[in-house]
Amino acid sequence: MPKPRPLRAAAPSFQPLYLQLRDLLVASLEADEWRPGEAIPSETELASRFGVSQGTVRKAIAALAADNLLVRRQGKGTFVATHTEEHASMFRFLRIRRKDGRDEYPASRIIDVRQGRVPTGIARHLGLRPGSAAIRVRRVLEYAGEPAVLDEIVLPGTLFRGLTKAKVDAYRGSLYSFFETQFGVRIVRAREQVTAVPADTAVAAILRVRPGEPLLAVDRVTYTYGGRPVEWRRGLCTTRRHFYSNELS
Amino acid sequence: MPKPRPLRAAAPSFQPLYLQLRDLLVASLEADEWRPGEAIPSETELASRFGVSQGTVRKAIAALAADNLLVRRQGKGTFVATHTEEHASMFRFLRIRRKDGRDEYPASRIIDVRQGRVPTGIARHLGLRPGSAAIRVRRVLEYAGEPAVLDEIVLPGTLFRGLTKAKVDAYRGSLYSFFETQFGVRIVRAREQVTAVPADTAVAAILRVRPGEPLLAVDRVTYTYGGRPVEWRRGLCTTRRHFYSNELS
DNA sequence: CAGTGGTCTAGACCACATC
DNA sequence: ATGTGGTCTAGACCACTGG
Repeated sequence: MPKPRPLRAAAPSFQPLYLQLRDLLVASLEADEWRPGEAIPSETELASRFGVSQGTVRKAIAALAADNLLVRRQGKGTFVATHTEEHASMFRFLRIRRKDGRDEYPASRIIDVRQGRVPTGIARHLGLRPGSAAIRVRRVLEYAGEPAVLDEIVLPGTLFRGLTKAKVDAYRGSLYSFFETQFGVRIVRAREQVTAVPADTAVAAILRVRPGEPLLAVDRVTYTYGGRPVEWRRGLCTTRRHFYSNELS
Repeated sequence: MPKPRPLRAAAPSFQPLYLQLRDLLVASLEADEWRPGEAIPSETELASRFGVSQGTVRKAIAALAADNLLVRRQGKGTFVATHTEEHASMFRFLRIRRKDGRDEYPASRIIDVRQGRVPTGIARHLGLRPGSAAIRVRRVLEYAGEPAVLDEIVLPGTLFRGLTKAKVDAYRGSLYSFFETQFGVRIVRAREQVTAVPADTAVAAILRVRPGEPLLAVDRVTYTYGGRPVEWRRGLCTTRRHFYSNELS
């Protein structure tokens, strides 16, 4: 005898049960019901809680795991994805690789952090009103002491209130780990647009290249749950010893 | 009562049934049992043929559909992926987009096709012996009549015997569609490495930019079933009106 | 209408992790 | 030994497609 299906009944649309459940789980993640790194309830627990079968829970979780929102570990449980212990997928949001193949994680050196207003043009990408408060971070990524990338990062002031150079400098770990633990902002997705530009004199000095030398300009908009943009950045990257890598399928 | 499981019995390793089945299906694809664009047998047919349940067939097919080897269409069947009718996913292997957002498909103009020996350095990427026969194709991609990308393409002579400029020129459709229909070479995956380089005078003339202007250099190795490389190419791309786009998650 | 893939269920068993 | 996710099965029903 089939069980009653409260999820289906509550939603007039024709969305499959497991997708409705997925959206409910995302809502729970947004509501901080389970924190990054923690285990969510077991499949059987969720099945009984939502009144669906374990197979339906499994499909919902599989969809979220495919989007890197959850991580499944056999025998242990299903965990909320986190940027703080990502030594496995360290290069999920870093597509810059060394040509010689020696891929240690780069060091990040903060140049400055400034409060101000969001630049016009960037406001649109972040869904902000022109003139809104914003924080601008500039930093350099260094591989084995050699500067490779100059990042300029623009953040909405409302989400990152209280971000200072001292705090970033004090933090050990990636920038997105910093966002997650210190501001509760969880990065889940990004879109990048890459162009080639000449180095101006200021950038050339920082990256130790000749002025005019071609650089990759990697423009990125980063999103949290629900496709809400939370970061804009431009990375200027020398490709003397590095390249931007991508897999197509 | 559980059925006998011949697949499991035949394989001493501890690979799940659906992965074994997936590999068998890939073998059938390689053996040309089903051609690109054709439908493969229905789930129930495959289930009875291999002595597994429909659910197991479903998981195997889902894995292949996730890798873009098969395409599922509800109510119609499961089809072998093809490059010849890909107006839906036209940009699967083309990451160059127009900055103004008007994304028609570019025209391809062949410059020349030459028989010769594989350049050292590229031989390694293609898994070829140094000095092997190779075919070199140069072409320009034009958006609305304006040249944007200069491609240099190196192909193993053994796989593409008989490829001439006349044949490419006569073909209507994408290059990978040409490979698929004329040579039975099916592209399924690629790896790209992007750097920034200055335009030399010859390239600058073709792309109508100033010599020394920064270009994207997109180096690509393309693979068929089983991870066998079948194409090397370098695309030089002006980013005045275009960019290289990528999604991270 | 029949045939296809898509969803959902229920239950069994397996492999892994931990105690 | 227990609990977790992973696999596999069998069957029912739904949604889409096309004759």
